[in-house]
Amino acid sequence: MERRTRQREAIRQALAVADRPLSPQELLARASRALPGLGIATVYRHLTRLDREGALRAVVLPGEPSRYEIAGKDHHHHFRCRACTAVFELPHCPGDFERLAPSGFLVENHELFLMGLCAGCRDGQR
Amino acid sequence: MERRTRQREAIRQALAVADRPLSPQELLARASRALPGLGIATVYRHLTRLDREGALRAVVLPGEPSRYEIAGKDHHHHFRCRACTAVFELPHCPGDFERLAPSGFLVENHELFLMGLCAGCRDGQR
DNA sequence: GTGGATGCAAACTCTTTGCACCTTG
DNA sequence: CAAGGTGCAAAGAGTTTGCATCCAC
Repeated sequence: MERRTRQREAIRQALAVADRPLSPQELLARASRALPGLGIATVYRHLTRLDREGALRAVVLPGEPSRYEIAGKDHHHHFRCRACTAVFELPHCPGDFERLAPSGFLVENHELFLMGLCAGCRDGQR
Repeated sequence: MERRTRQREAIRQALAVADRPLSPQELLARASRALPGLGIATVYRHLTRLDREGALRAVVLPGEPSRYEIAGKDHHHHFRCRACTAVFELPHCPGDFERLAPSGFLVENHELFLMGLCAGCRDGQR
């Protein structure tokens, strides 16, 4: 049976208030502020569990560690800036991806990532 | 300056004839058939380099090791079946993703994955 | 008090790097 | 023969696991 522990609450809370997907290390840093001494292994254990429970969503980008965000937000996708590596949420989803699959295939889910330069880095590089 | 070596050719060739994206280990296994003794470090070095040259494309799926495929195929995306884990190429791309990004952002690239059940697994589960 | 949860450190896996030797041009 | 390339092994980075201890119930 599942216990309510300070660690679990600190991790859930840090994920809940995050404005963007967090890597395990980022999550550890944030949750540690509320609960010093928290271990990275505990973060991973809860990420695994929350994922199994469907309470969070993994955001996987090429060449980057996985990031996690709380489930239940409006459906959206992500943009990663190749210069600053920050990941931004995108408000819209074009939808209608079912028609891309061969006939007979069942599309249950999809992932879309955009990559490029964010407004800040685009300015800086000019 | 860049040399033409047996290793480089074996790796390029294995990628070129692959029918699906290959992980570094799969690529090593295939290229080793043409050139026994090939080392995994060399595979990684060439993957890095080919990627920099734009000669290949990384295919990253949540929870799976990165795979690589030769560039220059028609632009396409992938479908992964959650039952048999096979990855299929999709012929079309809806395109026009630039409008999804916030203004000021530069979209250079995008990735789209569909997930669900392929025709075979859908039949089998019925 | 009992069994799940935790922190630490070691183990693992995947990828990168240092270095001596080899190969291409 | 010079400079880049290679294989090996060691080093890194990220993640998982074993285990003694802790603590929620």
